[in-house]
Amino acid sequence: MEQTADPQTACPVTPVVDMVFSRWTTPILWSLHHHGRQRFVELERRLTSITPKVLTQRLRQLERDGLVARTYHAEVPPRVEYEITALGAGLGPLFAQLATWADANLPEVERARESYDARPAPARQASTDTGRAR
Amino acid sequence: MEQTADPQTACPVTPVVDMVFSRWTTPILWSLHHHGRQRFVELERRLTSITPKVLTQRLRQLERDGLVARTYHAEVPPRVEYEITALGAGLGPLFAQLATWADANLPEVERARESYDARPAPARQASTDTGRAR
DNA sequence: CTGCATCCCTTATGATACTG
DNA sequence: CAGTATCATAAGGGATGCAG
Repeated sequence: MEQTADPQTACPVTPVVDMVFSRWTTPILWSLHHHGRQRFVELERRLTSITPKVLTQRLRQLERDGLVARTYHAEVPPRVEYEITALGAGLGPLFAQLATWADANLPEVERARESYDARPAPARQASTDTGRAR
Repeated sequence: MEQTADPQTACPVTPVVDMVFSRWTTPILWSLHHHGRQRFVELERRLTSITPKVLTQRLRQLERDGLVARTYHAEVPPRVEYEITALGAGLGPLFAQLATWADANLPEVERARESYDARPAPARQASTDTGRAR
């Protein structure tokens, strides 16, 4: 949530991006997708460094969006389990493609960064169109 | 950018997500992808509501990551053009799949939200596993 | 036109401590 | 165990104004 106005108008995929790729949501979905139904603590441990507060927030959001299902067991020590819904599982192929792209192209991204950082910054000006890309 | 520590460890796609799906980057890439090479002002106009400062920041980041190429023409009124690189263009299929998912599932997400918001919130507890999803 | 420098403020996020 | 409440902090983003 939280788009001031309309990055959306220029780009039809913004709503999905905001929902699926906001901070922590990807690791959470990934974890639930690959390790199946898990309790709160399990998630907390797997996503080392997340605080319970934030984890709760994100899980609530995902539950509201229908990507994650929450099951509350009113036992002595309370037990709550989270799992991916069918809707959420439909994102699987997308994640897979994302991973594929990463494997194939992250190295080049890394090189681009080094190359960029190497330039003193003044050199970045005045690049007469040397016809690159496309 | 900016992951304090390691949402990454739990999820291999986090680096890509941070790079491609941080705020405004999706609309920018989308615009460059669909309308081709554009000048700074054109982008600014298309992404109504973005400020030049932020647009510059994002473009720099994308340039550094090698997804966007910048061409500076040292003319009387300066002219700068941005375009997608081959690397950036490789994200096309991914965006397409994202759009497809959106078309197919956003309505259901919307329904999930309404349904969730309808519940008084106390009712959200004690849901004996009514075997949902998966 | 392009875009950097400043200042300011909202918001998100993290650390900590405490209940059912 | 599974959260919630409170507080503190920092980052992101917007609004100028000015320079190449």
